Amino acid sequence: MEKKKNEIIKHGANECPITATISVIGGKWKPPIVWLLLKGPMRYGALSKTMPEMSLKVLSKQLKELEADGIITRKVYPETPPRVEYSLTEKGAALRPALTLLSEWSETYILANN
Amino acid sequence: MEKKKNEIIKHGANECPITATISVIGGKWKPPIVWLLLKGPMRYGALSKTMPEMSLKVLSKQLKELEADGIITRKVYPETPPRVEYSLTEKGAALRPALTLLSEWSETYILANN
DNA sequence: CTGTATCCAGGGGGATACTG
DNA sequence: CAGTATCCCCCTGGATACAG
Repeated sequence: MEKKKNEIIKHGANECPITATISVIGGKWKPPIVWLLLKGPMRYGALSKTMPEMSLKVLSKQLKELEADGIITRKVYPETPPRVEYSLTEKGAALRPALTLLSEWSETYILANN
Repeated sequence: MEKKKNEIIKHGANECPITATISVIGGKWKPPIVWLLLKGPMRYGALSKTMPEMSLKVLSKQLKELEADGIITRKVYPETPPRVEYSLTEKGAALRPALTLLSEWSETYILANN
């Protein structure tokens, strides 16, 4: 059940750097996840509760991929009941400026236009 | 053959503004397309030639979606043979700062890390 | 509480041939 | 030159049940 982790680019022709980034944060639920984690670490259950429309399987998968891509870290506290906390790595936190601009763009050109 | 144009957000729960933007520029070939058009208008054939791995159907589709979302404009010159030029709208050009940061992030954290 | 396993549907994207 | 039409495959994501 090997996964290919971060496939990255491979456009052959043009090597678009944006595609590389999108392939990392472009999953359906990855933007919200990263967006939430920018405000601070969160537990698995809290993430799920905040985004109830996302199934658990998908949440797990996206978290794994984000972890594999070095965007987030997973910290397990050996307690009962178990506690798992997700937080951004330095690499992940470095996305903040870009994501902020992306957010502002949507506020200006999408939300405002409707 | 009605398409739903820009579906936009609809996460119900969290309304992530980044998801809104990703849904607009997040197609597999949309980033390269927009990235190219940031340098100036391009013809259909030129786009196809620059990205040979993208099938014509997909190019047409992505262009239509980008146009429907107001990112690009399509200008037809009534000549023989036909000439069609695609260029960014103001809205599309406004993505430049965000895309630049996205690009820089990938240069720093992906390309450099390999 | 934090996941994994299984099954399944929908859509995006690819190859190719054809059209104005 | 600039597309459209058709067929098909794969992958993402969803629902549900089960496990550590």
